[in-house]
Amino acid sequence: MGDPQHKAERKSALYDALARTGKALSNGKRLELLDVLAQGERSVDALAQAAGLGLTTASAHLQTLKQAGLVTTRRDGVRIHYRLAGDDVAALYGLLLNVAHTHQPDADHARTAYLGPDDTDEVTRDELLDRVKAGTATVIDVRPAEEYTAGHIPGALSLPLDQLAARLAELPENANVVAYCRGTNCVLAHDAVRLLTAHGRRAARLIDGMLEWRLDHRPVATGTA
Amino acid sequence: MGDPQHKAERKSALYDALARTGKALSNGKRLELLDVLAQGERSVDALAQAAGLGLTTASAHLQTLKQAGLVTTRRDGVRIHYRLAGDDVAALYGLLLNVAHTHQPDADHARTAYLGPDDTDEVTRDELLDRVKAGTATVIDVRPAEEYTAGHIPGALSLPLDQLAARLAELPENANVVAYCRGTNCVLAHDAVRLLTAHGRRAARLIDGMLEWRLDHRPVATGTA
DNA sequence: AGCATCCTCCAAATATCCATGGAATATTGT
DNA sequence: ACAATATTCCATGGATATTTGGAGGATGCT
Repeated sequence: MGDPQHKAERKSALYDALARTGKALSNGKRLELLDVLAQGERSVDALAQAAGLGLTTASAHLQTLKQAGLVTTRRDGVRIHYRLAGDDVAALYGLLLNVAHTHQPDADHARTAYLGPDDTDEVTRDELLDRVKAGTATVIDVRPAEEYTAGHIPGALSLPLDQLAARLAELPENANVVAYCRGTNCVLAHDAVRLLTAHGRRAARLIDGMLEWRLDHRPVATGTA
Repeated sequence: MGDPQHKAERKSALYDALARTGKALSNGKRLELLDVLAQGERSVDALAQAAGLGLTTASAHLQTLKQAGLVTTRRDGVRIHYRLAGDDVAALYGLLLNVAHTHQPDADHARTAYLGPDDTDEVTRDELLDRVKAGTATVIDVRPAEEYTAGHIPGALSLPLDQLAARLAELPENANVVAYCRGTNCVLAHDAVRLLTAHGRRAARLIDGMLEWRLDHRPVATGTA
């Protein structure tokens, strides 16, 4: 059945190759990049900004992700767009987040420290769909417009957080607003709900966000409609 | 809405905490340990041997896994048993394997180099269950006996690979054997089928193995029955 | 062609990880 | 209390990662 020496080497080689995928997930900045990429494709420059990285640093991290097969690239003129290599990659990232929050108290503490106090109402995916169908809720997508275009909840209005204060008038005074953003670790919807309630509006937040919505196979619309 | 300085720091802290879970998956030896742990709990000593590691090295890796929350420990007298922290951890590991093999050609090559030529018949989980129900197959579990005890396919016979040659007589001459082992990267079933066919027996191999069987919510029996 | 833009590659400094062996700790049995 | 077993802790050297700045490539525009 073959030389045991070679067999042990090949076993190590196999698991080392598998570990390359794990290595891709072993750095906080790379996870931030994946978090953004889970919303849709982005240029290197945009990704560097989103993750607060130098351009060359971001490029290096993206190379790591690419070699692990988690992302692919597309050239568009002078710029290169990175995107997740498939839905399974988004699922892997989502499951990593779940496992980390379930089994690692530190991660959970770090999240609440980042997202702020748990003072906002939360709405499930089913409740959101029910309210939309009944016409009793106004759903707003507070992510950057680019991410809304790449994929959003049908019927949602694109109202990026940094424009929300200025565009308050677009929301009916008595509207029952439901805000959502990227996912479990996204602060935008929390801040949006706080801003709205501070202005006397009724607002709640979709549980999780677009990543989990998509992984749960809920309907997704694209474009600027 | 808070000091943007602090917010960036907290964001980094959050993703660094999440990355701890990724780091746990970033080393080939740790993945080997998880592979064994996915079959059931094991002592440090047994794990070190299974992964071909020094005792202190294995202990260090297990500490890393523990800090990431992927495994828990149970003390039994003088020895400490490690086990996966939950089914979601097994699912995460399984998904990592899937993603790696799907998107990383190297990993796939490394696997075929390790498992050997693709010369063995493969049986799906449904086919196995059908044949068992019809009584047309003899299912053998070629993992170490300890793993069989921790959980096996109902009706399977424990016949560890290293005893298979000596215990051939226990299998009816004309039996249609289906062998299985740990999972996608486990070589035991491949070797078992090759050994059996070399002895003129009819033998096939269950696709994947016990990990995927369990993740697919198929029935599992425990004990030495 | 010449220039600007976007990105990757390279090299060096710093930080982190890994394997190993010896010491320390915890439990069991005598 | 003492010895034996199983594991963790600690210190160390060597390997690998991360960040940064500058050079080099590719594309598009004029």
